[in-house]
Amino acid sequence: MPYPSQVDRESIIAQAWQLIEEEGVDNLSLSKLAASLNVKAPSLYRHVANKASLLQAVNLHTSQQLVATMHETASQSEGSAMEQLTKLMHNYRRFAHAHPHSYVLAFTNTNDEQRPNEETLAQLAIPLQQLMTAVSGPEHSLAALRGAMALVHGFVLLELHGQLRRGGDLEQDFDTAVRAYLQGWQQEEST
Amino acid sequence: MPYPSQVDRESIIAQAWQLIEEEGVDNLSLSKLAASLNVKAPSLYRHVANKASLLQAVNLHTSQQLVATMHETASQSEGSAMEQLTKLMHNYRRFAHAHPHSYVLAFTNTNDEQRPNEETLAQLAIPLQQLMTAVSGPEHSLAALRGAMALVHGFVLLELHGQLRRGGDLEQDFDTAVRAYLQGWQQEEST
DNA sequence: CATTAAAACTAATTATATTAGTCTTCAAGA
DNA sequence: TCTTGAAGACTAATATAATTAGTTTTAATG
Repeated sequence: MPYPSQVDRESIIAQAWQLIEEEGVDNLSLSKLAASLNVKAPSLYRHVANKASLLQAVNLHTSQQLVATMHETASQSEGSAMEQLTKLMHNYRRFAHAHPHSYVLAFTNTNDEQRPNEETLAQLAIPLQQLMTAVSGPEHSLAALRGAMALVHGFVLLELHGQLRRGGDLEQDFDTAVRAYLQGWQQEEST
Repeated sequence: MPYPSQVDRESIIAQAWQLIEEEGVDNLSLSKLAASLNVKAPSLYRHVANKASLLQAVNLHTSQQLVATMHETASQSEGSAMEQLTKLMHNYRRFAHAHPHSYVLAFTNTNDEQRPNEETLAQLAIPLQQLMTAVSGPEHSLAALRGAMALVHGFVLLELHGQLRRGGDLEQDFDTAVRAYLQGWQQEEST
C-alpha cells in the first residue's frame, strides 16, 4: 500500500557496521549513516529506536560473527586439546584483527546496554570450555577458562590500542604466551 | 593584577576524575563539571584546550597513579619472583577495581590521543619486567611480559564489564589463573 | 481514479561543545 | 587615594548531532 522501503533494519545495521569499521564509531553520525543509504537521518528512526540501540544491534552482530567463527573452528577438531585450544585462540585473535573497531566497540563499551549480553558471551566460551577442562582438569576449570579468555581478550586489546609497540613478533609472542598459559594448567593438574 | 583564579588546571582535572568515577564519562559534560567547580563552562577553556585534552589529562593522571602503585608494590620486594609477580598483579587488579571508570577510560579509549602514551605504558611494565625475566628466562621475556599484562588487563576488563558473572570467586580465579600462567613459563625455561 | 497507510521529508527542539565579545576584580603605579 | 589594565569570569552566539513533531509523497487496493 505505502511506498517501498528504501532501507530496512538489516541494511542499516550492516551499513553502520561497515562505516564503523572504516572510520570508527566516533566518526559515525546518524546523518552520515543515513546519507550513505540515500536517506535522511529521521528516516532511520522508523527502523531503530535510537542511536544507542543501533549500536547495540551492531555489537550483537559482531559478537554473533565471533561466536560463529569460534564454533566453526571448534568443529574442525584435530590434534591434542592443547593444540585445538591454541588454534581457537589464534582464530579469536584473527577475528579481532579483521574487525578491530567493531571488536573494541562491542566488548569494551562503557554503556552497559550496548555490550553483548550474558547469553551471547556464554556461547563464546562454549567451544573453549570442554577443551579447557580437558587441559586443566575439572577442579579449576572455570578459573582456567576465565584466564584463557582474559589472556586472549587482553592481548588483542593491547595490540589494537597500540600498547604493544616495543617491537618483536606479536603473533609469535601471542602463541608463546598462550602455550605457556596452557602448559601452566597441565602442571596444576598434578597438584 | 587581575583577579584570583577560582579554578586551575589541577583542580579541574581532579574534579573531572572524581565525577567520572562517580557517574561515568558518558555523563560528564563541561557545564556539569564547571558547575561543580562553581564556575561556567567557558571558564574551563582558560585552563584546558578542549574536552578531549581534558580527558587526555585525566587519563594521564590515572595511568600515573597506577604506575605509582606498581612501583610502590615493587619496592616492597619479598618472596620468590613468582610470589612478587603475583602480588604485583593483584595490586594492579586492585587498582582497577578501585577506579573502574577511570581505568577503562584510560586504557580502552577509542581516541588514540586520549590514551596514555608509550612512555607511560613502558613505566607500567618496568616493575614486572625483571621479575618476569627471572621466571621465564631471558629468551622469551618480552612475550612473557606481554602475556602477563594481557592476562591482568583482560581479566580486569572482563570483570569490570560484567562479563564474568557465572558465579565463583573472581579473586580466587584470578589468583589461580595468574599462578598457572607463571607456572607455565617456569616449565618453558627447561625447553 | 480516489483513498489511505507506510515511509520519507522538512522543520523544530534539545543538548553540548566551543568561540566571540564583554564585564569585573584588584594590585601596582601615579 | 585614584587610575588603570590585564587576568579571568561571564553572557551571548554558533555549530553539530540526536531526536521529535508535523507534513508530504508514493503506490497498492478498492
